[in-house]
Amino acid sequence: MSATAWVLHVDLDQFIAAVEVARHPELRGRPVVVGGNGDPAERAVVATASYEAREFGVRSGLPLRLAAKRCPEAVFLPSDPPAYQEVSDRVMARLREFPVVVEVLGWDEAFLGVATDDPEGLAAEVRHGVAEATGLSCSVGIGDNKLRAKLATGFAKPAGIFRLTQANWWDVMAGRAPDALWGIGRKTAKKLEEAGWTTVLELAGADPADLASRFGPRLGPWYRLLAGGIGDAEVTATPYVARSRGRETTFQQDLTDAGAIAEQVGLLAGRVAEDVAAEGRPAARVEVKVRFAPFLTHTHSVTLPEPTSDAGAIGQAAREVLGRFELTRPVRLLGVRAEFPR
DNA sequence: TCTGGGGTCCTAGGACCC
DNA sequence: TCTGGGGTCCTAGGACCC
Repeated sequence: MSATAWVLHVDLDQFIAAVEVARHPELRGRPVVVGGNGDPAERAVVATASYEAREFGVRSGLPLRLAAKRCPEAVFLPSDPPAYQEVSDRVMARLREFPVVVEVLGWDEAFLGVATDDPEGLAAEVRHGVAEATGLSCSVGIGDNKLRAKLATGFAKPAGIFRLTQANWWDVMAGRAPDALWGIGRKTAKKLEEAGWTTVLELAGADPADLASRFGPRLGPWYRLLAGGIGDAEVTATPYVARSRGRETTFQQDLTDAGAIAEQVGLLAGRVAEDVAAEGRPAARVEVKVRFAPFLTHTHSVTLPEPTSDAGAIGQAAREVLGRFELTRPVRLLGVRAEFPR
C-alpha cells in the first residue's frame, strides 16, 4: 500500500517583520513597518507590516507616508534584503531535512512535494522544525495540487494548518469573488464582474470560448480551470533559471536634466551588466523603462546583434534605447533590464 | 494613491518569409 | 491588387505575484 501524494505550501508569517523583531527583541508586540530606507517621508512603500501594524490598516504596498499617517506610533525600519536572504536560506535548508521535494517560491514560501498518509502530522512537524531552527512561525497549506495548497495557506494563517482539496473546494471557494484565486487580481476580477461572473462558482461554469474572446486564447480558458481548483501538482527541486535581470530606481525628486537622466541610465546599466556577468550567461535584449510624472510608464527595448555579457555593449545599448524616448516630462523612475536568450 | 523593486507570463499588431 | 494562410520574430504594454 503506497502513501498518497500531497502538496504542502509553507509560508512564513509576516516574514520580514518577524526577522526584524527577532534581532530587535524590544520591538516584539509593537507595530513594525519595514520598507525603503526606513524613513516614512521618502518615496517608498511597505515591504511587510507586523500584525500589530496591520491592525491599523497598514499593508504591503502602502506608501510609507500613508502608513505613518495611519499608525503614527509604528517603528519604521529600512529593508535589509541580504539579512532576509540569509534567514530564508536557513528555513529552506531545514525544510530539505524532511523527506520531501522542496520548490522554493521566494524568500518566505516553498512548496513541498510529499507522499504521506498523514499530511496534517507532517505539516505540524514542519511548523515545529522551522520554529526550532529559526525561531520563526509559519503556516502550512495542504492540497492535492499547488493551487489548492497555496490557497489553503491563506486560510491557515497565522500559525495554522489548513487542507483544501477537491472534497471541500466548493464549500470553501464557491461563493468567493474570483480574485480570491491565485492568478486573478483586481483588474481581471473587475472585467469578470462586468461580464457577469462574480463568484468562483459562476466562473467555473463560464464558456471557455467566451472567456477566450475576452481575455485571450490562453488566459481565458485558464481562468475557468483556476475556478475549478484545477492545477499542476508537480513539485520540482530543479533550480530556477532566470529569464531576465533588471535594476530600477525611483528618485526622491523627479529628474528633468537630460544629462542626469543619461548618467543614471549608465549607472543602472552598469549594475545590470554586473548581474549578467555573475549569471554567467550573455544577455540577448536590453530594455529601458522610464516612468514619467505623475505615473506614466513607457518601455523601449532592443535585440542585441548577438548575445553579450560585455558591460560596454550593454551600456551602449541602454543609452541608444534611452534616445528613443521623448524626455518632455519630469522622470520619477528609470530602469534597465537585460533578458537572456529563450 | 501620496503608487518600490524584483520578477514572470500573456497579448496583440506588424514585419517578414514561404 | 478587389491582396491567402501559416509560422516566427520583434516590440510595447498589461496583469499579476512576492
